[in-house]
Amino acid sequence: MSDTPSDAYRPDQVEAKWRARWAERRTNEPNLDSPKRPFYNLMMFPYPSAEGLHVGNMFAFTGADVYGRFKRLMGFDVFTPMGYDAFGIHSENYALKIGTHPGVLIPRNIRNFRRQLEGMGGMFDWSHSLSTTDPSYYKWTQWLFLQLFKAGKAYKKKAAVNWCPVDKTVLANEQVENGRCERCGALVEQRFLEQWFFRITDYADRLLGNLDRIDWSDTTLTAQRNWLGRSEGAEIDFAVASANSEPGTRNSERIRVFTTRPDTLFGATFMVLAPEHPLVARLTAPDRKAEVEAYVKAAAAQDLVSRKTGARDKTGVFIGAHAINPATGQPIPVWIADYVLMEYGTGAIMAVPAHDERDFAFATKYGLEIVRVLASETDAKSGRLAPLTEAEVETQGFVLVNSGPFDGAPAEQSKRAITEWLAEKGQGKPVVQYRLHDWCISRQRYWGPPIPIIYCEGCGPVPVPEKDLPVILPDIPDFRPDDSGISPLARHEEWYYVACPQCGARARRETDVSDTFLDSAWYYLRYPSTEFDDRPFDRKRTETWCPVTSYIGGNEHAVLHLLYSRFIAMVLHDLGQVTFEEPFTRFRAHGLIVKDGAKMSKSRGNVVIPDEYIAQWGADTFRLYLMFLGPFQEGGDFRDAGISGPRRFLDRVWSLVGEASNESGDELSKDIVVRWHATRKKVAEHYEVLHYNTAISALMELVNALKDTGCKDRNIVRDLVVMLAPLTPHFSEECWERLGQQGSVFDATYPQWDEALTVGSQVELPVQVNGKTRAKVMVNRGATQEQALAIALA
RNA sequence: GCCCGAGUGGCGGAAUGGCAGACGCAGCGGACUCAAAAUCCGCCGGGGGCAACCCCGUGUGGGUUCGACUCCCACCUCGGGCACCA
Repeated sequence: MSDTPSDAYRPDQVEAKWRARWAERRTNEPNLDSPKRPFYNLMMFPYPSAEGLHVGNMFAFTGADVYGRFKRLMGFDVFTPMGYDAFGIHSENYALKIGTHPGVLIPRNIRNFRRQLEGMGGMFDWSHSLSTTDPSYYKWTQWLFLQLFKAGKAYKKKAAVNWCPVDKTVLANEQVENGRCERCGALVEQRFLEQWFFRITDYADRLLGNLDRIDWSDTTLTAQRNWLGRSEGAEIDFAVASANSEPGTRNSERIRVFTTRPDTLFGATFMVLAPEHPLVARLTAPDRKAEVEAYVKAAAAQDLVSRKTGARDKTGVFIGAHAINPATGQPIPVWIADYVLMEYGTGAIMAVPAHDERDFAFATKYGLEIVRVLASETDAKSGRLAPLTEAEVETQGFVLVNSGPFDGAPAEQSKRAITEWLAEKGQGKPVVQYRLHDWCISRQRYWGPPIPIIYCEGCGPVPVPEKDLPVILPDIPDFRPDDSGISPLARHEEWYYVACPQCGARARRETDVSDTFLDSAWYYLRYPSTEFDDRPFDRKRTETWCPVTSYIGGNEHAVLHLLYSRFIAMVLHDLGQVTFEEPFTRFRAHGLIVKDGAKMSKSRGNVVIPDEYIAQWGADTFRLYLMFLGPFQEGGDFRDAGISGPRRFLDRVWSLVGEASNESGDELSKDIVVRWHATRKKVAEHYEVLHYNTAISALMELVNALKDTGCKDRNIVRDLVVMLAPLTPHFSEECWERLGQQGSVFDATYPQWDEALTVGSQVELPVQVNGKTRAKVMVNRGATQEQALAIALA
């Protein structure tokens, strides 16, 4: 109304004032040792880029912060830590590009992030922050590696790896997208290097099974299930016929295949081995040798890239050997082809062209026999089987044909029946396969934690004794990788050569650093224990705060980060280090903020930096605007046109607070009381499921109702301020103080609603005839159908 | 190709079996003002009617139901993930 200018809402003054108070009063630092109701509110820590926090980060962190603040008002001791995921190829590439050492850049970026994070008004406990690049942190990342090494969960092997010729490093399979480097887009090549792996595949069963009992976003659960890729099937042994291809003669070799379709065994008319299969050299007939070797060589040169992404034209070579189909007893030719992958199953398949698309294409191209062994029930009875023009891969309603004793049996049941039949003959067994591969954690780069292993001529690989941790990443000016595949660390001789911890002889350090995902796989364990420098995580603190109560982050980490974190938790659980095996009790994926319909990225030049908006509108208005854009878990398109709406709303609340402080004790109308209690209920319920946009609209409706009726009731206004507080923390603190309340609004309690008061005593009931609303009547709540009908008919 | 998710006014979105379009933005009209901004009041899916009202309307086509944005079937479009995984 007649707000004098001095009385107007001034975000700049309000926000600075309350941030200073929070710091001074340690408002955001819960008692970590003896909380009454601990609530660990975690959000995915950012990579501190040179560009600073962007709107996407701000959106994600605000949404998580709102939830934590709401839980605090609900009476929990909420711990909301924040840190920096600062190691990795991102930082290193940027450092190389601008010619500044990452050890200089990262602290600078972190200072900028800290300024921005404080500016957004998050409830962060800065007394428990961390950066993965800090030796006091990566000391324990190295310790973690040693625990896995000692438990036999880390091993080294020479393996075909994805090599990025631009970044000059090995990439995890997960970091290759369509055969190209996830970061720079270069075509990935195949190289063979000694790599450290973690045995995550040992945990495939548990990683899959536990998904049924954690409260996570469905999309994330689905992504993890797909990534694990469980397949039930059978391993079947095929005897090899003698090299001269004479039917009936056998040698001692066996080709073991994995199949999910043992029901089609009678239709297996040839076999295919991966070109790298160890049996290829032994089974190849002399007269086929030249051609086979040429194919194998070509496949190796072809690398993992075109293997997986190139044209799907099937190519292959007959190796001059035959195997015996254990069902039919017939000899079938053995081929090699690059569509069979060595890293999945046994690296060999039985080919059933009639019922597999790939085998069909291959058989058609090379004129191999196609035998139909499944048909619809009617076709099977009539005995008339039309030739196939494409592979028939369905099983529903299909029965076996051309399958000896199994003719007429339903396809689905025959999977098990045929496997059992083979098992009795000692030629097969049921098997479960996973798509998941072991986790390669080696990186031939500079900006990461050195893997704490020492190589000694006499002793072999020796773990660095825990008392010698951390193995400090040396500060070397020339950290540029070259294409030798040798880490830049090997060029730093005083660091590289070291006495063997066991025999004292001159030995060499491992020069690979570990994958950034290892840093982030355990950071949540460190936050509550940052002040302990003699242990990675304090047992009591961990038991008090972990597993994480609520974790919020982007679904781009649905598989990698979240899967690795779960794996590490399981290992630590099995080693007796932690009491839980699932680190994140509840996980919610937030949506993505896009700009003009496209993902924000530096290359598109559409990255929005929040600083200018915060400077112009204040953090609270900006937070409110971001949360009002749409459902938090769906994200939305960033358009700054709508930001004035939230600001107008705050101005209205501000003036309500000013007016309410001068009067009280209004006679409240029934309608207002219902609105008041209904709002308490609705807002709480919507916060709980992260529907912030509708929580905000409910608060707006309450304000509109107060304005429409001229109600300025103090108690309602006070509630409004509390309910709004998670979204607009500084603003609400100031309003709280202006209402004459003591202390922080975050030490208040979220107002309880009286369920009976959340609904009016009468409801308007639409009267519909043939689905059309014909009239509306007012009836008492709880009226019976007869009563309502009587009123309607009257 | 397979697996998820989504299609509602000019725009962001609400309603998950019961009055479609809450809330907000933009727009239009009015009040205040010398004027503008801000603020306040009103209108705001389409069509018809002087009016009370009536008809149509939630990607498309079918279905279930007294009643469908909501459930079922098929299809189209967009977004995301996986992709020669046997």
